[in-house]
Amino acid sequence: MIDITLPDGSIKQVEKGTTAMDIAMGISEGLARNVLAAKVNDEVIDANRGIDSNATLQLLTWRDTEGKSTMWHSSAHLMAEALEFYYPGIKLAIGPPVKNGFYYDVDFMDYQIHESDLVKIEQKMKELAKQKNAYVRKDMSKSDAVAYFKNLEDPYKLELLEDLEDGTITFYTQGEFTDLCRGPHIPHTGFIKAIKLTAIAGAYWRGDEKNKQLTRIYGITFPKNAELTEYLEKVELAKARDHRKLGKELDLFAFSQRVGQGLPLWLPKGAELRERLENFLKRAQKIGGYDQVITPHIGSKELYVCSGHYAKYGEDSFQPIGTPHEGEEFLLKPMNCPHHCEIFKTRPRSYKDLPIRFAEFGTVYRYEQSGELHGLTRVRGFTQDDAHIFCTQDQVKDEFKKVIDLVLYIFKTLKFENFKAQVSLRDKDTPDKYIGSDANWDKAERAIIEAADEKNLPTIVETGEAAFYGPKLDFMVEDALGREWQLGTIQVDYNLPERFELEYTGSDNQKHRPVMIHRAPFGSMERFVAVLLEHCGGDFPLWLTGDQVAILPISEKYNDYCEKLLQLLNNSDIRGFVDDRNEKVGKKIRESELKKIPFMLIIGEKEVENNAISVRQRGMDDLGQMDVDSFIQLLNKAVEDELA
RNA sequence: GCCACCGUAGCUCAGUUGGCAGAGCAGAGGUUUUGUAAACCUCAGGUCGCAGGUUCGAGUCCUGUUGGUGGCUCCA
Repeated sequence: MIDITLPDGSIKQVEKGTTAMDIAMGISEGLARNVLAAKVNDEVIDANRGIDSNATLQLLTWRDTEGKSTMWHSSAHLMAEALEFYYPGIKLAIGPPVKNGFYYDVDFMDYQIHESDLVKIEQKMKELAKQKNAYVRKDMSKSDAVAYFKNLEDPYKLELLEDLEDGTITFYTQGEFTDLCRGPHIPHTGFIKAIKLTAIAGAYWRGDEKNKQLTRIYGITFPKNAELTEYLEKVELAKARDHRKLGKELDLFAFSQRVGQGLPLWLPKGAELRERLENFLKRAQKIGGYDQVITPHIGSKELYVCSGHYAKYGEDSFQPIGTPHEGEEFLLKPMNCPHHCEIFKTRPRSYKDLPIRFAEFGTVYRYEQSGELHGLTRVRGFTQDDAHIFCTQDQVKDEFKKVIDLVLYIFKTLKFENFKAQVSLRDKDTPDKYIGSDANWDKAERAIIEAADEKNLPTIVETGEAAFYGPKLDFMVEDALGREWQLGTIQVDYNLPERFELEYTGSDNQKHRPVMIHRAPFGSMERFVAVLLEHCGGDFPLWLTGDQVAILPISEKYNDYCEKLLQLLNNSDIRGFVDDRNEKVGKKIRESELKKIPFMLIIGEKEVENNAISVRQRGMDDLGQMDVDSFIQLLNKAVEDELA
């Protein structure tokens, strides 16, 4: 007999070899019907695998993340079975679960597959699911496994097998389909009730563009049809928050084929919004001891040869701009740091001057591959809320911590609560991807990790994600469709000061090299506005939004009164307008709501008589009458609270 | 850059097997003077992304190209 400890702490004594499914049955049949997999001593295994020794056991259902992954992994196998039915001879690569569903990468050989084919594949999957075929696990020796896939002429599985040790290789079979797979899987296909194949895309084998491009089919499955419907509705709702849609609806920005792809045009309302964001940050930076600087949009090619950027990105960038007679070469500025280094060098610096913090809303241009461009989140011309801090080695950690505080203040003010802080370190196995000495990298990496620790900032560490010149701390936020974007970034750099031979005179009267910190709390204005827009669904905070108040006269008889009201509001720094169109008030309200204006003042005879206003708040009903002064106070207080 | 899909009026979209290019909103003119999410009438608005081709005839079929979308790769 062995002891099985359940999550509630209770212990069940069962015979050796008892399965999680047996134990679930023992608890209740209803539970057993929902068990997708089991977590035994922190390892997820098939619910029908025997347990051989004392263990903790958690039964995984659809409610558990691992339960979902297991089902989606099994769904990928189910899809593969359907694909083999319609396209015999295709070569299968990998088919893992992902955050929302699963995919399978397939080499379709000579078959042509189209999006319209997905429906019939879904149908086949449903048919196969109904057969409640069990997922059967089988150990196989490496030589048998190799023989099996040699027979199938599947180069991808053979390549995968190369990395596997003999004795650890398992296969799973359900129905007519067998696949090399570590597992675990759900007990049988019958758990898969609702199926939707969502997309078809190209994907390079092993994620390397030098390799063959395979066809990836994405899908998602659910144990109930209702959940699929709910999911699809959620996706539709998310699309309504898409910044590209909202940006158009709210007249914030546009693109023009004639101007060029990836080159955003900020419309008046968008430009004003951006200006308010910039002023908000400028104010915070002024308090933080930053000095604003301004540098040109181009710089001599030599500047970037010196910085090392030309060697790294020169070939894959916008190409140099030549002058007609002298043959000089300039680059469209891809970043601001070299310019700021030159500002540092305009005069001798003393340790007493440090830290020096140069800030600039610097517009930069980068050649991004056309397929990568995406709304305002990935563009070819954008403005960084950039700054470079030049400090002594001793000041690095403190300065870094101050920047973390600044980023967190911004995120808090704009209510970004679900962000990820990622420490990006170098991959020591690919040293040629980086420049600078190991000693400096070590120092920089340590500084970042310690600063984050001391700020109690929960971080995830990603190796190999560092910039080529230094490690960084990135703040990532998801967009409406769950895609992750890097916003704020802080980077320690020992490299540029060396390349530009930056120096300051220390208290010892000797020359020393400063350390640089690159930082951009928003990241870029474009991407930040995009993510902010999706985050708040267009309902910007009061302090940031364009028109805070729409004054809606019920008939033109009250226009004069409304104009006077607007004057009063403007005098108190409240932004608004009078909608004096010849339209019914219902329509004016509707349009104000659609334009996401926070407050509407409805003005008719009653208000004029009482020298009052009727207030309606966005997304809410009539708040009733009040006098103008109270309303002004209310708004000013609300703005003050938002920025506190 | 690669794979797949899409492009019809300012916007959102309809347009059968190839047979006279449509609607709603927005815009203009008029009527109406309006009470908490769309008043009414009239008008105007298009080289169907662009360029070729097939055809008696192309928004529709084919080729190329450009832009967008979803992924992959990349991201200073």
